[in-house]
Amino acid sequence: MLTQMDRSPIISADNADRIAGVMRGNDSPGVLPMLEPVRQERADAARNRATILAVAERLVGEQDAQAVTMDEIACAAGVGKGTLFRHFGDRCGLMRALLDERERSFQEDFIRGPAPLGPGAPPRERLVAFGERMLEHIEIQGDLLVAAENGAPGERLRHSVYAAYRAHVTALLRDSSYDGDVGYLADVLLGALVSELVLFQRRELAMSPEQLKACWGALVGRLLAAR
Amino acid sequence: MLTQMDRSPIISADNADRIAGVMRGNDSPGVLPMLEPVRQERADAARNRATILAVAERLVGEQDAQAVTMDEIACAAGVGKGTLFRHFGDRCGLMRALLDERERSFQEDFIRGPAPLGPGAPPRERLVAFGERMLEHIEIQGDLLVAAENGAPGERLRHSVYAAYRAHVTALLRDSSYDGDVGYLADVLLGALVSELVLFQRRELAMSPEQLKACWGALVGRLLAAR
DNA sequence: GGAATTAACGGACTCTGGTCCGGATAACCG
DNA sequence: CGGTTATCCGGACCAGAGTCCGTTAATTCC
Repeated sequence: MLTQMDRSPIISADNADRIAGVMRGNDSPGVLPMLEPVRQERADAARNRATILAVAERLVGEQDAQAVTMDEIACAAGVGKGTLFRHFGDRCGLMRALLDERERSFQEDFIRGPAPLGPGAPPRERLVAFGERMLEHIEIQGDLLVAAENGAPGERLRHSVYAAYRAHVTALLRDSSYDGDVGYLADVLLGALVSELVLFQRRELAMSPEQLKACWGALVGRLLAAR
Repeated sequence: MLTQMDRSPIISADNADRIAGVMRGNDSPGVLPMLEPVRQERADAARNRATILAVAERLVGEQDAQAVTMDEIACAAGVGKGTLFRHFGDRCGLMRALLDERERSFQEDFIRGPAPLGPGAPPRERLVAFGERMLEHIEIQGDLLVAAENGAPGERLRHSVYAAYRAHVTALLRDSSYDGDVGYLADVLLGALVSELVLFQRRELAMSPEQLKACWGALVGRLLAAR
């Protein structure tokens, strides 16, 4: 199990969109081009992209992520607003791009990294580690994650990042010989790791990170209990 | 168990806000006034409120709920935009008000109605019925529900309607002598009934309503399995 | 190096949710 | 009734997300 996934490329916020863009642009019927037609970004575009990301990261660090406006970022980066939206699509896209590096390394870790997160450990332990890592991520980047997920209704779920998580959790559940609908259970489990919910539990319900991890572990344990 | 809840008033989108408003306005320390100081709405205000709701309901029925703008509603109702926002706070508030009647009857049913949704049936069955009823509600009012929940981050979770659901599910779990953190599990279970997710499962994953109900039933069954 | 091509730029513009406050009016009182 | 007051009205106004298109400048090709 998991073999197909183990060789698949990492799907992150940024490159998924770029790949989609490339594939959309290419209409040659029949033959899949794949990998060649990724024409290099123009130098000024790359420079601007980097500047925007750097400036945005700084601003988001200084103030509440939710409060930073697109105008503000564009202005501080010394570019026009159009440039922002061309590069990142919308506000959420920019926020996702800020999370991209960490996102890649997370996916790298649970696909190919060391146990218990990566292959090697039994699926139940991998799943526990997956949730714990996610909770840690939310602990650090919570507000940014919320800003990134706070787009049009359902956009979050349709996005490739959710698809990657879902595929991973689904595979783990199947490996652990769970006998129900593994996809459905994946949705439910990922629902427990939605940043909006976790922040609510942390801030409104005053649950501690340890408590949340314990609850997650208990949940997984109960669902995947050896029979 | 559940005795306290069984006597509590129904908390719905609309009256919760009104109560909150009243209680905010009243600063008398010590004595809780409760129930008297709800000064009647001025006649023109009541008339406008009704008109707005009627018009909004019609518009939301005609087109996609997501596409109806506040200006459009105000204009069609022949009132100023300010009037809309004064009555309902924000867009989500208006959407919630549209769902209010059904919401009340739902809460009435699971608090005091006939089994298996209401008291009488064993908690596990009540929980299954709760989810099924919710899924049916989403089937009918999905887009409106999404529009109503699609507010500021975390607003949905902080709202009294979520609190009511959470209290109910928590109580059921406790009654069924679940030995983990009942509040946490309530959040997880309610996460499986979030309208955004359910619509994703219905539309993107092409799951049928029956399939969703079956999955919900299986989930509850597995979590509350007799030991 | 210079012309042609085309990607990228940027800021004016639109659209929509939400706020504000001077004016209108329902409700209450004598 | 006529006056007073608290409530409500409504549309001008604001802010921020996202679009459009005429202009600019990398890149490419001779």
